[in-house]
Amino acid sequence: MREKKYHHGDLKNALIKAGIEILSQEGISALSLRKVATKAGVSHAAPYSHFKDKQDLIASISSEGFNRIYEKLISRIKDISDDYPEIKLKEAALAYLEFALTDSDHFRITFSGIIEKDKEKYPEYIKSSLRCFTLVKNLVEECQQKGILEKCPLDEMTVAIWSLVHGFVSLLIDREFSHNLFEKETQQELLIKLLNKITLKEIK
Amino acid sequence: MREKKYHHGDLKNALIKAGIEILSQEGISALSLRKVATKAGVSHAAPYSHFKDKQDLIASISSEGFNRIYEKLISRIKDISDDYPEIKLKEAALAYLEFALTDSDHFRITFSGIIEKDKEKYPEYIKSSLRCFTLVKNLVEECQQKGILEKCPLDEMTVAIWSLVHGFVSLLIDREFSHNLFEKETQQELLIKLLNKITLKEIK
DNA sequence: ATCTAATCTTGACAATGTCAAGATTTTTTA
DNA sequence: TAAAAAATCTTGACATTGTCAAGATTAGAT
Repeated sequence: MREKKYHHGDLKNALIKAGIEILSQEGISALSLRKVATKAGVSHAAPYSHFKDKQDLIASISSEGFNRIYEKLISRIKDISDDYPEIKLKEAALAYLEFALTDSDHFRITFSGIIEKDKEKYPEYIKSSLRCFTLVKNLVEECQQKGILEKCPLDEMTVAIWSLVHGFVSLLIDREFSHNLFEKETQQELLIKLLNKITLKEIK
Repeated sequence: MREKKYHHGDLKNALIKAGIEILSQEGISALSLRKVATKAGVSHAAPYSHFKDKQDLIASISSEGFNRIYEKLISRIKDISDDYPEIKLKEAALAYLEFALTDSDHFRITFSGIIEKDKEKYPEYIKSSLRCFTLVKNLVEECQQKGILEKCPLDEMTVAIWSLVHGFVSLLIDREFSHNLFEKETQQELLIKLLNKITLKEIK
């Protein structure tokens, strides 16, 4: 009777996964608790055994967002030599852009799905986001040591790099840049040009 | 009978204003059509005489968001001499930050309240956002002409500046920066430091 | 084997977005 | 100026959704 057992087995993760699927297929406005439950094959109130409320599920989906960004960055830079930290930085930025373009609603909910004031209630979320920030920080530190980036307080430069990339990507997926701008160049090329406005040596 | 007339007179704007008030007092999650209607003193379905649906009201609230940002920037830089475009740029960035911090939910909904795909349906929104972009572009152009910013394609540098400021401000109101970071310096000071990573001459 | 806690279902309720029908007011037109 | 048309607003209804309470079922501990 493996097909019809009462317990799901791993419903919590199934719900998170179902939510992320809905985000990618139908967008944020279609993300309802009941639809997530149906997609996971359980009744409409089943999620309440694993999540306090909808906000709690969104917190988990957001944490998973940071985890996926982290994994994507790691797998993109893991084979790059430490001799070229600027290439790591470039590839990390491109991976960030790629995630935002591919999973735009997941990206969006990851950054503003949780009410700012309630963030302390979700330690797992804070942990996931901090891990991403630390990863970027390490990249920036490498770049500073090899003269790619100016030597200023590490947190300061990290915030500069992250803000530039995050701002560009956010404005891009929100379509704040006119369509006819940047006809010829791709979004990837433009992002690298922006990065080069901060770096001391050119990233190609 | 001025007190009890059937027609409101300017209900459309009253609804937009009521919506913005709710955003500032109770946040995005509390923004419902019915509450907006009640706040404006009309019945729950009255908004449908002026807006196609909730999304349409949000589009108007978002347009007004860009208008307020525009006005805020203008009034902040209008008295600054053309001899100091870097000060204009600095004050504009600070005004942007101030709006985001003061009206964070209005800021948030302005940038991602409208479904990206549907943006073409709201020409008023596009017009308002373009006006802001153009304002920033003019500032950037002045800075390039006076040697404050590198001379590259204007749109490219505008996107760089806007992305940096917007990214920082967005991450800030989403509390993505750890609390204990940047204890000593204010957010304003930090923003200026970030800008200085792009400018050729130091902005103080 | 029994007890306890975890997990899931069913049923209910209030809030919300939306529409249809109709009332009231304003504007147009003849 | 009077009738017709359009705009504005209300009331009532319905489906969707978040949430909770009560109870059924299962898993794990004693």
